[in-house]
Amino acid sequence: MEKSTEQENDTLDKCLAILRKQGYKITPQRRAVLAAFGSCGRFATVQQLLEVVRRTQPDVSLDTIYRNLTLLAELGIVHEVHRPSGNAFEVVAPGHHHHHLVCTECGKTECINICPMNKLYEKEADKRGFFVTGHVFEVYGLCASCRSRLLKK
Amino acid sequence: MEKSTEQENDTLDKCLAILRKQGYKITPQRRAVLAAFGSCGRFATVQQLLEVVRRTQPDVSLDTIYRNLTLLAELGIVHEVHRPSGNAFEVVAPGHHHHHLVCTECGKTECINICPMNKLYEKEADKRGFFVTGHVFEVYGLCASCRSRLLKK
DNA sequence: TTCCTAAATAGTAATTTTCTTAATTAATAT
DNA sequence: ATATTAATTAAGAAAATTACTATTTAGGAA
Repeated sequence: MEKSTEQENDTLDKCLAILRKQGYKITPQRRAVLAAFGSCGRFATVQQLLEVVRRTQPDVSLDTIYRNLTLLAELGIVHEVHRPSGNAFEVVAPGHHHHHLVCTECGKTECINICPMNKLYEKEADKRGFFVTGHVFEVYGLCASCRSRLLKK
Repeated sequence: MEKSTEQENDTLDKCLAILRKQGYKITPQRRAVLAAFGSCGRFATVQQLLEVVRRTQPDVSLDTIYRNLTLLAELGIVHEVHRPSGNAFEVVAPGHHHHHLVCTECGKTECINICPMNKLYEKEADKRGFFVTGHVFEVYGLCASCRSRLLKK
């Protein structure tokens, strides 16, 4: 049985608070999905989350995982990362918004702490009457080791 | 029967040239996928492309559409747009790289002619030994009409 | 506490996307 | 032209994702 760190419980509480504030219900399934991230490393796939959640709640449906991930992503609580081996999700602590460099060969994922969604783009959106609610920015390429393995020939 | 404009043929030829230069084969199916964009408006879905391609080549498999779209996207010939009603693809003429504002309500899609993939990000990638090959940037929100319909309450 | 209601869920079905394999075919050299 | 080879393909199976419907339940009100 995994032990949950204080840090993890803290993150969980903050996420639940966001849900509550926005009027969403705190169901055992929803709580379990959030808690499951603690047992999946930084990035969790849908299948990993399903497996972990079912340890405590065997009847949870796959749809519930997807539905909750979609909601959590809309609220900015989790981020989706598109990797060659399939998609994964990570919990984003409030105020730590960031983006990713993804290696298309091995799937290695690193954070970039600069965000393109600055005034320039918001102004561009405003000009057209768009009300911005979110954005996706991901950079693809070869990580250092795949680069030297594949390109030095 | 759709007539193809000179402009379309020109675009098609340029796309084929890119494929040839990179050593990819010009199969009838591949040519048909590219040509099909001419009959699908600016944005084409996988199903629309399949339907158009099958008018001339009834045995083309769905997998072929997907496989070629993946390749064309890797080469920067087409761009994928993630919309609430499903994904769509558009042909990007060389030198006209751009990004999109997507309305999450109605799916309306507009171009933004500024790209975040500037020196700043390349430098960030370089620092970590990453070799950048591509990127995704999409902005989501509500278009002018959905905005006034939904938010003015 | 009990009741009410909209939200959320399980279970299932449908759809979309990816993978596997054997056969076909375009491009190149002969 | 013909043969060779590696890329591409069709077909079917598998995996991932989304949609549908009847039922359950969290959270607020009485």
